Formats: sequence, structure tokens, C-alpha cells
Amino acid sequence: MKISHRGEYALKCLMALSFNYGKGVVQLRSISEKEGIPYKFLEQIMIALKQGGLVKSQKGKLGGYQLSRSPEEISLGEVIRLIDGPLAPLGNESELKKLVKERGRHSGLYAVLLDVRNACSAILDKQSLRDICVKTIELQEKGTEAYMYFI
Amino acid sequence: MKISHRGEYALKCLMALSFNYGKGVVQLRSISEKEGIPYKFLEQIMIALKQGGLVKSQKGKLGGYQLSRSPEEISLGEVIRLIDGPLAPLGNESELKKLVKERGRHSGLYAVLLDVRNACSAILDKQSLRDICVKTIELQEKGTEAYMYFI
DNA sequence: TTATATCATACAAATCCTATAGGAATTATA
DNA sequence: TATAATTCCTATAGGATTTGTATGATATAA
Repeated sequence: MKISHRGEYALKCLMALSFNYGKGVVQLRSISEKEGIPYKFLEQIMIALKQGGLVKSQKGKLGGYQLSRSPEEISLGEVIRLIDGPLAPLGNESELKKLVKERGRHSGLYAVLLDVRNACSAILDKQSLRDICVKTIELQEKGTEAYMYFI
Repeated sequence: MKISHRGEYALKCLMALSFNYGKGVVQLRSISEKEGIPYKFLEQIMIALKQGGLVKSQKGKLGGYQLSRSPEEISLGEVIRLIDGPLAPLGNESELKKLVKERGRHSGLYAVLLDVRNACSAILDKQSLRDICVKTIELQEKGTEAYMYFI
């Protein structure tokens, strides 16, 4: 699995929304500036996230985006799959399973790639956006400055 | 990490060379036909594998390729890094470490991505080409047909 | 009515990936 | 020596993907 700029932007934006969860909507302009993400590019990404059911929007003046579920209920794996496709290094889980089952000349290779896919999934499908928030704050508290994410 | 066609071809070709290790050189024409890899494309890949020190060649008529080390001494991770770059889903190990250390707004995210990278590395850097040969044969023996890889 | 958002589509630019082409250099063999 | 078969090397073409820009439509608070 490889995370594109698009995917990285999506993750960063969702983290911003996670930190602001329960405080109403956040505008893209603000996130775009804070995170250094090209505004119009971010708009497109948000449409995909909305169609994927991760965020909901409020149109018009004072509009913006917010998470459609609580940060605990959204995993990194779900985000990455939505934006960048399957976690497997080759094809996807069911394709790999099929290739292993077929017992062809490279079934051993595919079996290991399936292991890799499962290892990635074990991490990314378990880590929620909230877990990342907590982890980030913990990392910050070890340092001198307190964590701040004001939009 | 994502494996390209180029990377998949490289792995398949190296598996062919692994199964034939100790039996002299194997010609690309043969591998190309057996594996359905475009011949001229495979040539380029082999040059990269040679420059990376994984294979050695014999020129001229009756020439061909063979592994430059025993299959036990070549890991999947080494092959994939050579052809498709770092295992990390974003940047590489040292970049991710640095980003986590900086304790920025997304250090928690980068920490998890580093975990993913380490999980991939734990698998791919331990599995050797020989391990894959064994695994493939085992998978074959469970079925009715015996394994055969004649070039 | 106006200002400010999201929504949607088209398109442009750049990069990467895949594959092909043509030939040079090397070597076994007749 | 000539020939055939192979690796070696570079250039390049075509396509796919990624990244980003442009333009305008639609919705809504003030």
C-alpha cells in the first residue's frame, strides 16, 4: 500500500476535523491554509470523503465540513482504502487469496504478500482517528509545548 | 508499499532463478515466455537487478543470468526496495522517524505509519527467496500435482 | 441582495509506468 | 572466420495516474 499526496491530505484534513469534533463545521479555507493543502484540490478530496460517508457538509455562508461519525468509529484503514485503494501490495485481499489457492508457480510469493496485507490491515483497521489524536497529544506532552489545534 | 508490474516481474524472475540455483545460467527468453513477461522489458529489469548486485550475467551465446548469492541470502525486502523503493507507505523510515520526533501536528499519524512500515519490514526482510521456494512447494504438495519448474 | 461556502465538471501539466526499438558488445560453435 | 544467440545500453513513445487549476453552479447566513 502506498499513500499518495491526495491520501495524505485526506488524512490530515480528517485529523483536523477529529480535533474539532462536536464543535460544529470547519471551513476548507482554514484547513487549506493551516495544512498547506491547495484549496481546490482539497475541495475535490472532500467530495470523495463525503461520498464515502466519512464527512458531512453544510452549504452556504458559514458552511463547512464535519465528521459524519465520531472519530472512534473511523479507522485509518477505511480512509486509506477510500482514497488510495486496497492495502495489499499487489491486487487486493480476495485476489491474493485466489492466487494462493490456485497453487500456481508463485503461490508461495502471493502467500507472503497476503501476510503483508494482513499485517497492514491489523494495524490500520484498528487505529481510529481518535487513537491518532490521543497518540499525537501524548507525543506532544512529552515535549515542552502543549498541543494546540485551533482552526 | 506498492509493488508495480516491474516489481512483480522482478520477483517472478528471481524465483525462477532461485529454483534453478546451482544449475548454471538461465536465459531471459525462456523466463519471458514461461512467465508472460515482455522480453525487452525484462531485459531492463535484469540490468537493474544486476546493478543492485542480486544477479550476475554471462554474455554471449549460451549466456544468461543466475543469482549472485544463494536464495537464502536474498530477502524479498531487498528486491522490493531495489525495484519499487522504500517499504513505508509514506516517505521512508528515516523521514518518518524524523517527522515523529519533530512532534508536529501529525506526529501521531506518522507514528502509526512508521508502525506499518516496521510490520512490512518484519515480514519482507525475513522472508528469503529460498523461503518462498519452500513455501511454494509445500503449497503444491498439498494438491495432487507435484511441483515443477523446468526452464 | 450580497458574501461566502460547498458542489461539480472540465481540463492542463507533470510525473511515472509500461513497453518497444535499434543497435552495440560479447561469446559459443560450425 | 562467420554466424547465431545472448546480454547490454540508450532513446523514446504511449498511456495511465497524479496533481493541480479554472470556471461556474448551487445553497445559505447575514
